[in-house]
Amino acid sequence: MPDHTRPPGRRVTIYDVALDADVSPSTVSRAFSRPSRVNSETAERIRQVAERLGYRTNPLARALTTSRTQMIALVIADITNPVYAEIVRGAQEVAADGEYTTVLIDAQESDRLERAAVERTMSTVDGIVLASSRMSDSAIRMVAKQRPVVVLNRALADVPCVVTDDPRGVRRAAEHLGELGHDHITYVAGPQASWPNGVRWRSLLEAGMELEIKVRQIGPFSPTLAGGERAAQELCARPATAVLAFNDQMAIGIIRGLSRMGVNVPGDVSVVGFDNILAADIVTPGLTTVAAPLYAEGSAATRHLLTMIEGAPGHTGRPMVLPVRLVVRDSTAARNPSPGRARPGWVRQRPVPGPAVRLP
Amino acid sequence: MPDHTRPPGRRVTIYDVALDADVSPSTVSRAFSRPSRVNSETAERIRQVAERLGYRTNPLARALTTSRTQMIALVIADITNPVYAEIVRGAQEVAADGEYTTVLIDAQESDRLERAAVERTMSTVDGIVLASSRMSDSAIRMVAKQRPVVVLNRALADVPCVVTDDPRGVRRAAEHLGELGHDHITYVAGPQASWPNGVRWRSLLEAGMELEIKVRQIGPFSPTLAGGERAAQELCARPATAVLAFNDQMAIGIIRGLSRMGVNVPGDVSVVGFDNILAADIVTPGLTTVAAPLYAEGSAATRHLLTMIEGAPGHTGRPMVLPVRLVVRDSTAARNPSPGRARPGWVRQRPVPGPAVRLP
DNA sequence: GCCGCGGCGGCAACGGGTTGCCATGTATTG
DNA sequence: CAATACATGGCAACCCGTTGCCGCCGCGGC
Repeated sequence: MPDHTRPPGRRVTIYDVALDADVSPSTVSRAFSRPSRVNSETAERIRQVAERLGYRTNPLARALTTSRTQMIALVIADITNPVYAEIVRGAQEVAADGEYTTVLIDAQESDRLERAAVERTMSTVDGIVLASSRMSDSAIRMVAKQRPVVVLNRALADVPCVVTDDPRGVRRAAEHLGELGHDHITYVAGPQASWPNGVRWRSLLEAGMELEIKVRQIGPFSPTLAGGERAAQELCARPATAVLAFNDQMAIGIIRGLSRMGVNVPGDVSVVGFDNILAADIVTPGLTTVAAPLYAEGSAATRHLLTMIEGAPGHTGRPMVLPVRLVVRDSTAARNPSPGRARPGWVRQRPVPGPAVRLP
Repeated sequence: MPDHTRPPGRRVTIYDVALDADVSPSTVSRAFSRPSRVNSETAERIRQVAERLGYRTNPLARALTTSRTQMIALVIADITNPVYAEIVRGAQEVAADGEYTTVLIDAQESDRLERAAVERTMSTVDGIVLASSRMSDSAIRMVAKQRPVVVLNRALADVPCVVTDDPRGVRRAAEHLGELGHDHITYVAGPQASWPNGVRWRSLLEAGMELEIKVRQIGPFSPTLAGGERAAQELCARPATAVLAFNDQMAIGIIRGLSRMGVNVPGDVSVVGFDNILAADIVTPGLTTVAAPLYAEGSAATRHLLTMIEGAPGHTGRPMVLPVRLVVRDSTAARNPSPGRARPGWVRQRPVPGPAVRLP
């Protein structure tokens, strides 16, 4: 067992292993990267020497020639939004299974930051999942031209997409509210740069048409608790009995804001959210919300990305659509009749000049 | 302007730029990495050619020789725990400022997964922040021997650490409960592998001693809503009037579990959490909790890591301690006297055989 | 006129694997 | 037994920057 001593500070390389195992460096390389290409006994010997020496293959050096880093980037719009936690889990699980490491990038709801981060990371990863990207379509296409890309929560021609069936979710929510006697619904909009925001509003428009429910939109507001609270104030100025919020955080903010002003949810106003975050279940009243299969979103997108990296063409036709479901809790209830009044009676703020309900 | 056409599929390299700018590749390299080393006019020309050709320096190739990837790893125990969101923000902000990319790793509360991920990532990053590591001390030291490491939420000799002043937080909580008339406090333990878990319990032990409050511990439970609900059941078996939970999620779970069993918080039992997550503010009752400067934790740890990477020795003496504060909300209240009974009267589960309050 | 020095650029080795191609030896086939 | 096929391992080029060292040139000083 020859023990060629090396300067101890250096990393162990295939050359060290080769010396010790009395083979050429290329054989060592092959013993790890294409074991079938070398005699199994030799491979075993090499593996043992490598073990003894503590050899670890250097991913960077490998990447230099293979141009495969075994890393993928996952870009999310806002890490403080709990929605992404499960998406990240799903993505990371699949990635880890495929021996990929995930680089998580938080775009902080900023187009600019997102582009900068993607720019910086692009060359070191084998592919990118853009979850709720705030970048422009053209920017995304630019990226997709250079690396495999899967877009999540957004549909975009020529780029593989994974989306949730928001139209159906909105429809379910509208039906639910309709059954409770509500004849108009206010949509509280989230970020304009958010693709689902537009989809949800348009779906509500359609659902309203078919179900004969009037709809209108207020906003945009920041998709946060604070944004919801601001929306609540505006809701007081233009009252409604049923509200569909862009997401759960806003919905919870709305409920809070309303109750602070003495408005009862669901007594006076029914509120529906989107996403079914954990908090939706622990607030009082529990939030009725449209649940998306978050984990599945992350894993499906990543799975698709990995097949593209392995050379598959990338399914750019129709986006992959994941099902959603309506989770009914206590923030929705039968419409308060408030008879004899044209407008719901709970306005405590300054009186409203215009008509309370405006059609879009 | 010579326009040597290259096969279009290939990336532009310094060699392409060199050819076009009529200099040697090394000059191109220097024009970017040590501009002072080359004539400013030459450098400018090179920069223009590079721009025209769309040259981007390949970070991997650079890393191969410099052994600097400009990436750091941030390992967190559980991405679904909202506590880490702000920590990640803080870390990423500082990293981005220093032109570093952050690789986020979710250990999913698993020692094994954490080690595997660290192992896999170690060689591609310049340094590592271990936030709430679940690995053993020796495993951490092993990692620290190979790469700069900063440990967050854990103290460990010979490795730079950033911790929060949990003892003070626990003390404040105990004082608060004491002032409300509680004379014993039950600590609901979180993961045993969690370092703060031990600190919090020991701090409570000490605080109890000084304040003449009896303390005991139950658990461990999983640091989640579900864990808290399980703890609530056990709390019913061994009642208490004041509870300090390992974290907010457990505290919220406890409140839920208790109310489901007809126990009123804070009427019958006061509950204090740890972390001050967003949900602590939106649950009913609002959760009294010990708030940590999460963003500062992430940024301080990362800042320290970057200085180590730049060659600073790494301050391994006393850990850096960040201040905490007690946020009082509605989950704590004056102790319900329940006169004439040795044990609080709210036990609805099977009766308890042993003494209700057991000293540790 | 000679020497020394600083500025600038090039050469070539290097980092650590990967891989196309060839040489050798053995097994298979006709 | 010759001819072909296959298994195995080595050689050397390559991936793309980085950097130590050297050479050239021009300038200033003596």
